[in-house]
Amino acid sequence: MLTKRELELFKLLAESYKAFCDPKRLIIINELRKGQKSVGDLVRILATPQAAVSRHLAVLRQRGIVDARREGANVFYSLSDPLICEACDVVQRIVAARIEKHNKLVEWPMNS
Amino acid sequence: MLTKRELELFKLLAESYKAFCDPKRLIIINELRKGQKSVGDLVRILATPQAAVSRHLAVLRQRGIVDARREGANVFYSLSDPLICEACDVVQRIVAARIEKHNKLVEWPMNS
DNA sequence: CGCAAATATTTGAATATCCATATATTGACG
DNA sequence: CGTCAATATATGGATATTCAAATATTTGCG
Repeated sequence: MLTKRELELFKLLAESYKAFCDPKRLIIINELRKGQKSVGDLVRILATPQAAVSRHLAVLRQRGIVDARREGANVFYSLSDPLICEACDVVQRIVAARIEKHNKLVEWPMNS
Repeated sequence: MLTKRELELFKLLAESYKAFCDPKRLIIINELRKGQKSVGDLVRILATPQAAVSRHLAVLRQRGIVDARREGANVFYSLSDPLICEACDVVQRIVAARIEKHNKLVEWPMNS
């Protein structure tokens, strides 16, 4: 049996994971690992319309994954917690192990 | 600049994260940490229609998070990789730290 | 103030996800 | 083979997410 408190935590966790469910957001996170970047920087790196980048950043902000710091006209983004790198690394290892193991034997989500 | 290969990896990773984006799937994962469980077990634990549980399990299966093993009429599910526990723990620590830090100061995704 | 650059938000259409209901498959057993 | 229990899949409606385009906000500067 789950307490209401635990259920709320799982809901919050599920929400948090959504931050990582878009390739472009993962690229953003990956870039921010190298150091803070302005929105303009990310627009250039992603080669994606500014509105889209800003929206992805809002998703990351709302879920507490990145911090925003205004500096003049620019806003610089950075990862809010070093643990985020660790989480990304672990998941990457999981996926890598999966690719390694049953390279062509498994049902892949991309196809369906 | 990103190679096509890297882009594909980020796409696959984003897909993989989707496995964790539902509270009930997180509960399932949490239960499987304690040991393998049949679909019926999970239906009872989640108090959720069997079809819904089966669907969540299919999502987890397709993304390689769980393994299914048939035993007679029952199908037993288990986590496919111990690293999954580690990933869940890290993300939980991230969220816990966030709750701790700015308990009431931040914009929460649940409200909007 | 007025304008330009940087960033954010809104809107609407296309797509995806979730749940409940119904239906299909699979295995055990007589 | 027929039936029941266990599990899986299909369908349709409600809700959420995505992208692009347009618009709004904020800041620096003259």
